[in-house]
Amino acid sequence: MPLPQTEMPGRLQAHFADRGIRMTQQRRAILRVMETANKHLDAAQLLRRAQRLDASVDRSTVYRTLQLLKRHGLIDELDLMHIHGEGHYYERKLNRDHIHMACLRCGKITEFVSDIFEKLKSQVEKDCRFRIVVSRLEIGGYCTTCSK
Amino acid sequence: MPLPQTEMPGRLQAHFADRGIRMTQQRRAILRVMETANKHLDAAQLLRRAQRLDASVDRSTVYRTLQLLKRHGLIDELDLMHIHGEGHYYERKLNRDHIHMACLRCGKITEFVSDIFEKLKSQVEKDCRFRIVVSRLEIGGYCTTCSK
DNA sequence: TTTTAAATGCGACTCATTCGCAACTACGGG
DNA sequence: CCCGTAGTTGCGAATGAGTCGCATTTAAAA
Repeated sequence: MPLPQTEMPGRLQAHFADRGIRMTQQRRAILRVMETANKHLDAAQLLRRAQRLDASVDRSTVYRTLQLLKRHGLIDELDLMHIHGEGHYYERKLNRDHIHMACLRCGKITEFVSDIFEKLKSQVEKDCRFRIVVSRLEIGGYCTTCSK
Repeated sequence: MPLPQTEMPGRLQAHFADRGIRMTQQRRAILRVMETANKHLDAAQLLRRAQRLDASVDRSTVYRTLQLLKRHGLIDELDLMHIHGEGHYYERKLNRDHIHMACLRCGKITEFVSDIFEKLKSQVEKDCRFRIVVSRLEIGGYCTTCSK
């Protein structure tokens, strides 16, 4: 039985192999971090984690690899409403798009999958005759506990 | 008969007066630019236009005024999928939220108002018990002409 | 007016990201 | 299995957006 919502571990590396993209020590480290990350990482966090697997990984390589992953549609880039500065966050693209909610008070990030979101995207593709490649819905507000 | 979809011109200045926010030469220039802009402006463009009305306007004042406008919920901050660099774009918040579509080939920005989007936000507020303050849906892809 | 808290300009600073280039390396063909 | 080479890397410098501290100016309340 295959995993339902997520791709298999190691899948990013497999993608690279399939498309004939050269695999290096440094990329292996970076991809492994992306594959096993339990939360949204920014470039600096990704760098630190990748360096624990291969100390030679450099900041520019992280940025270059992120560009590569973006170009191939393998990751999503998020702002998380700029709650912690101007940088970006990254996560591997899974099967289902999801909405990101950021609590403006406690900073908690919540994800939410919705059929209505899917319907909305279909409507855009149809009514606007716009071919969607990537979409990002971010919401800022107050989570349940902080609303009180 | 009031204007249906947009706020009245001069409305940003009125908001400032209502809330007892101090009005200065420089803010007047910046607000006027925001009120009359025909497209999404980034901070640098806003600065240049404001300086045409009041040459003394400084970059920091533009950024400080943008922060003020954001804090008061009078403008929306957009990335437009980072089609032109890492900066942000701004537009005055009108009555209806709308989706921004950015063509990855020609760079055209299209706006789209959708009831389904409203329904989606209601769903998030209800199902996630999340109090929405600000939301941003940006879509990257190919517009009708560039799809061919 | 006078007073004063708020706002400004200026320049220096931070921070995320990009770039140029010489050195290194993955990997297909011999 | 090694070689050649195009692709990749590390390094350090550069860029660009946005922020900050501080002395000066100013809006507007008294």
